[in-house]
Amino acid sequence: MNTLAEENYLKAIYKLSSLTESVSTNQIAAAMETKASSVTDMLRKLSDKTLINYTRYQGVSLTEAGEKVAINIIRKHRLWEYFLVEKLNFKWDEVHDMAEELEHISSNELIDRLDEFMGFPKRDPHGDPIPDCNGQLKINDLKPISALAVSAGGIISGVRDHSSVFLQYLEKQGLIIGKKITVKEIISYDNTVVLQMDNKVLQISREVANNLLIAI
Amino acid sequence: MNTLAEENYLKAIYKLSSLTESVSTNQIAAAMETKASSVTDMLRKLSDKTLINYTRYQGVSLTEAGEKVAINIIRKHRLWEYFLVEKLNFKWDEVHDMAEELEHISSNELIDRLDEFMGFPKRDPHGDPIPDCNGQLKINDLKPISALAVSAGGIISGVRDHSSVFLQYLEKQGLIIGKKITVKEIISYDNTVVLQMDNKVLQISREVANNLLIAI
DNA sequence: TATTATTTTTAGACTTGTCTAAAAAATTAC
DNA sequence: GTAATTTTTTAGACAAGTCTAAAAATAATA
Repeated sequence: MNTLAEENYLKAIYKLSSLTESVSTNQIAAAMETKASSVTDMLRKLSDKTLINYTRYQGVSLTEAGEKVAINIIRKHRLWEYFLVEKLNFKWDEVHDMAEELEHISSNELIDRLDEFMGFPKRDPHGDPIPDCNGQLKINDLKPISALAVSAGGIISGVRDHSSVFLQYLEKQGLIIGKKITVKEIISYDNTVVLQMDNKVLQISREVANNLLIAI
Repeated sequence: MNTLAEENYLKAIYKLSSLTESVSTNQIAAAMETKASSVTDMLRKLSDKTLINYTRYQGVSLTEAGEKVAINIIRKHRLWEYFLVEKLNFKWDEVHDMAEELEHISSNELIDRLDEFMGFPKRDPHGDPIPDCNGQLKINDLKPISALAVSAGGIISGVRDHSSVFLQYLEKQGLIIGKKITVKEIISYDNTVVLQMDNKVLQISREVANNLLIAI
């Protein structure tokens, strides 16, 4: 099996891979809040275990085996988040750190039973899709509010920023998953988005509009 | 906070302390399947953190702080075992290794919510008492079947041996928690105990009788 | 294209937790 | 009460994962 550190590197590489094909040492170091030299050491180790494709100075990508491990960790993370929110009544901004620990519990039998216990949920509390027990991951079909034109709208279905400050802000504004919104106006000066929601009108910054996702 | 290794040592010392007042280096080494020299190193570390009372060659005992940590780990272990059996339908001989990992999840808020979610259970699936959130642990009021005289009886309420071989054997014999048994005879040759249970008569060895606990 | 700047890797060191082998203390035996 | 045995500790080493500082490779620039 893989160590905790290895699992965290694989997860980070997986997430960065959705942005760029090949991931650089510095990107990984930044994502993991560590030094580039530490990353290099670990890359050699992961390469020896054939979990990544790596040649010096050329960046890395996950092998099929590495991706499988990464997706499994993400599956665990999201299922535990769902459990914490739906069964233990935590708020969506409180669960990240706990799930970060729980995702490393090794038993797959445990996570499959948990999945079943909760009725095979499709998305976690932040709207991220939950991979099934075969590693099948629903393709992301959400887009940011900032991509909408005036008079377009949709159902709030996810977030791109998972930080608790952001989630708490959304909660305070009532911008929670399931709410229907419509874009009334986009102020050209700074791209502030004016939204209609539940007979209320509210303004969100370009930044917020970029990180708040709706189903099309 | 404490490392995983530290937590496991504290737990081992706690368990050994129920047998003897002061715990020896070799006892700990045996319990943890490690070498005495490794234990000595860790004892100095735990002593520096004032989690144990330790003077060279004199054996160790937990300080109040150390006992608090140990009981908290045991609380977590037993609550997770209860969850795995009662909510995820695992069998009582399958849950130990998973609970061994889950007991190190740090959040106390999480474990308190889990406790509440399950209705504040008093005993884990093996009959061991679950400490409450203040570290209060019900005193053990169970005794082995081997301590009963002929014609005495009681309700099967716990086990002393948690190994899966033993638990599977009990399950196969129908000797599960909640069953009422009566001692019909004790064969003097080898102390085999003859039991009456549900209109059935069965024999168990002295060894088994020693590890199967009943409420008085 | 030669030079500068950036990125990545190497070299060497530190920490945690483990080990083996040897020394020191405590215990048991005669 | 000394000698033999057992237990415990020390000394020194190793693997994993991290770090700093310096070297090497790549990319950017003039």
